Amino acid sequence: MSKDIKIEAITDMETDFAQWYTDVVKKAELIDYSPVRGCMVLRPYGYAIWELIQKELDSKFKESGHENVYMPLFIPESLLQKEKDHVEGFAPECAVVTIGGQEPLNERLIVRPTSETLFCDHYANIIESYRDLPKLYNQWCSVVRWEKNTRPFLRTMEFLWQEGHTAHETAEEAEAETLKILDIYSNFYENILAIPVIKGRKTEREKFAGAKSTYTVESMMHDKKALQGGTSHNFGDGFAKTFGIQFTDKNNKLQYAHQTSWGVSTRMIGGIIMVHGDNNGLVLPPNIAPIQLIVVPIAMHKEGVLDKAKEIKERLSFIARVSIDESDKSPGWKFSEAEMKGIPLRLEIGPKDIEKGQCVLVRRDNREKYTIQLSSLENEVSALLIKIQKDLFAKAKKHLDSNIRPATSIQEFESILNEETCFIKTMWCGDGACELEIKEKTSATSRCMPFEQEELGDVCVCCGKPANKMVIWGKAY
RNA sequence: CGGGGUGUAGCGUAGUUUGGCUAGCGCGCCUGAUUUGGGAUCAGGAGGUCGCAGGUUCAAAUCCUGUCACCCCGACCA
Repeated sequence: MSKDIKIEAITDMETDFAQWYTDVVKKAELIDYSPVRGCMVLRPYGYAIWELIQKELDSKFKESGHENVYMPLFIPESLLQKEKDHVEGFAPECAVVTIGGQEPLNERLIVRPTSETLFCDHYANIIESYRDLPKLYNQWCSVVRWEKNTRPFLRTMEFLWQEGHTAHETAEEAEAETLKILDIYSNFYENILAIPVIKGRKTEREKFAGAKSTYTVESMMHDKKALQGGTSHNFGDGFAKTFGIQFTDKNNKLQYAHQTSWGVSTRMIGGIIMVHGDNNGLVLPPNIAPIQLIVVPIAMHKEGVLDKAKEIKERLSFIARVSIDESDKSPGWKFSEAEMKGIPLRLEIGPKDIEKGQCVLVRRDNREKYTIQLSSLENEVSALLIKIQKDLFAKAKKHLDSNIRPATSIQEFESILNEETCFIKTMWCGDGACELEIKEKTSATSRCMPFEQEELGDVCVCCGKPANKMVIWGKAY
């Protein structure tokens, strides 16, 4: 078998990106389809990635003073209906329980699509004084949304996520919290997932149902479509007024609390796949890889090989997440399997190496091979893992930066997108009508108004009226 | 919810147009032997309610009716 032969089981990205994605998700053993439409079985390898995501983010939340709680799965229908915009946003995609045991329920129960209303109800009960604030709560759970069209990780009917819900004394504190979380998200994306993001604010049309403002981190997939990576919402005191979350301030005046909410989900794993993956399968950034290095013993049956491989695994387990493949498959099979699973480094050790006191390291991302003296193994492995993490980010960053095109007219906008999928940046007047027109004409939606603005002109790309906001547009998952 | 597609062993499929003997093949799986630096070889073996229900027929994977499920593309959304 020649080196150039692709793993047949995976469709080329260039041939059919959607099929490639499905193949990778299955072949890397991240998930299995389940008997329930639109729901997936998270297999050990896929769940291990989620556990690493949880561990990392959870520690960041706790460092910044947040506490974990757990709210019920069910929301009484009347509670969900309290906030008008919120219920309009979520009602069409709710699963509803109407029967308990054998009896029809007096009040229907909504399976949570998100838990704002439960947190609000609880906050109304426990917040009385400014001394009770801020409340900085987070929960890890799953939520259900009755999606029409589902895809593993990107859009499932039930998905795992974290949702943070906070209550503050002042509008300023709530805004600061919203932005602080957005920074946690963007740092996580860039430093851990090696995915560059554009930070910005959502337009009125795209913001969360019931929020005053929504901030987002947007990323670009390999096919140059957009993936909303995480959102952080400032609710102002809107929900507090609806749910009666009031406290007595230092001046003995009754005030409404200011709230935020924010979340990221298993969708991030879809992002990792679509940003870093290639035609040989998954490519995982070392910082999020459940296995960072896999040892493949060569000619395992030969005296001493397996022992040496195990010894190396032991040594390296102090500096990395290491695994060893001692199955009786052929080495070639093991190489391909390790590549499909996106393991950042592969270490080959065989009789010839042992004689010379060396081993072979191979990078997953670019397949570069290194012959390494066993004496300096720890240093080399540490350095390579750091290098791979950096290189993956740099590659993705270049992809993002080189695929954002400016447009100054709707005609130009359309013709660019007819040529290729990419992000478009334009000036925009702020009118939702223009946003809708662009969507209808190009199927691109506003991704965000980036914090880092540029002066591309002074008129709206759509209507030609004065404009002072730059918006990033793109076709989104 | 609209458009398209697919259901035959764990996976991928042939056979369906034109009904006919024991439903064929590849991968995978199990046993044994030889192998091992890019998905090894040979020998033997196990595995099937042909999505489901009804109908036509001497005979149905194949024809008819109904139904269910899943996938892809839209609209909606993390």
